[in-house]
Amino acid sequence: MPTLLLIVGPTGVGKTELSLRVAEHFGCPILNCDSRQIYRGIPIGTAAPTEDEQARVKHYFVATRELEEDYNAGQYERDALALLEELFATHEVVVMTGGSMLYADAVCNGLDDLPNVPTEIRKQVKEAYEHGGLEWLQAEVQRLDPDYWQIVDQQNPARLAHCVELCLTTGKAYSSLRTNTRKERPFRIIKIGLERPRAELYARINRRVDQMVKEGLIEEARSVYPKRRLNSLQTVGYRELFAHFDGEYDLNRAIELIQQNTRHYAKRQMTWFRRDKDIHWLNANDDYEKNLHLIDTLLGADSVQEAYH
RNA sequence: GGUGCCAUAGCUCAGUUGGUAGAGCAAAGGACUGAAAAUCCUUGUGUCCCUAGUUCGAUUCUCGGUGGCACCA
Repeated sequence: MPTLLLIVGPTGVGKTELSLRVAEHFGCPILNCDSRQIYRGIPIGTAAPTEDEQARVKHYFVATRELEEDYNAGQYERDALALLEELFATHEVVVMTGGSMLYADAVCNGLDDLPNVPTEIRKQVKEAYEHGGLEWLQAEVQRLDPDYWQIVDQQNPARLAHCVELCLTTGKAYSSLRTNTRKERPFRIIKIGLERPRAELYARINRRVDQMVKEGLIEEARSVYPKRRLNSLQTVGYRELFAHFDGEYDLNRAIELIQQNTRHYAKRQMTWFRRDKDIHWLNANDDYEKNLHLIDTLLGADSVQEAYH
């Protein structure tokens, strides 16, 4: 059975280099699983794989979408599954790596089949929320989907709005569309997590942000500033600079906020990963030889090699 | 050197008419089914600068000290 080797870990932990080595080791491509690196035009702030890195290993889902496109986890699930089917025709192992937890889970476990919300309905809900506030969303969810109201984060506008959108789109209660089942995949999934001590991770994040600024993050942000309202740019590193361009605070403050918000993001990622008991954790400070060997053992790489001969 | 003001949570500060204290931020923990680098929830004990005094009781009042700031020399 073909194997999807998923490499996860908080932002800045060192996933990129490990993934490259693993992919080189298995002679396989890398599927990017990062909801922002998938967009064209923001490589610096999203720490996307560089040209050199992409020359070492073939990458998919890097800079393939325009900022204007409304991409999401459901589409990613479909796109990634279709691509994996193709790739598994010629590869026994494929590496997937990135920090977007929901995207990875969509591929591993599957999301429920939900229709895309028409732009018109999205706009309608957004405007009603802007006028009526959270109270309006809360009242709508109680009216349209009382079951969901019982389990939802009642203070969370994003969740409430999503429910309302789907109720209006389908004419059914959103909760009735949720099956809570895990989809079977026609491939084996091995999950690797990379970890390192918190203080060390935070120091790396702070340093990486400084490095991004040196590499031209500010110019990059300025170039996409006119599109600042797009969902694709609701992203750490850009929002803070947009606010700085608007005169809300000085550049140093913006950089501090980028570092802080990146740390918050890493923390949220760790909370998510901690709950996934399928992840095999590796220490980012161990040398690559050791970690590659551990991965070989997990995959039963001997049998993989035999399959080729 | 003199005078005044200040000293409380990691930071910025509030407060206690004397009964040992609380906000914002930071930080930590958590949730997560098509915006997910998004969105949301929970968590605040600290020699209230130090010494002595007054008091049943002082972080609060008084004397002295130390440190910081301002003004005057």
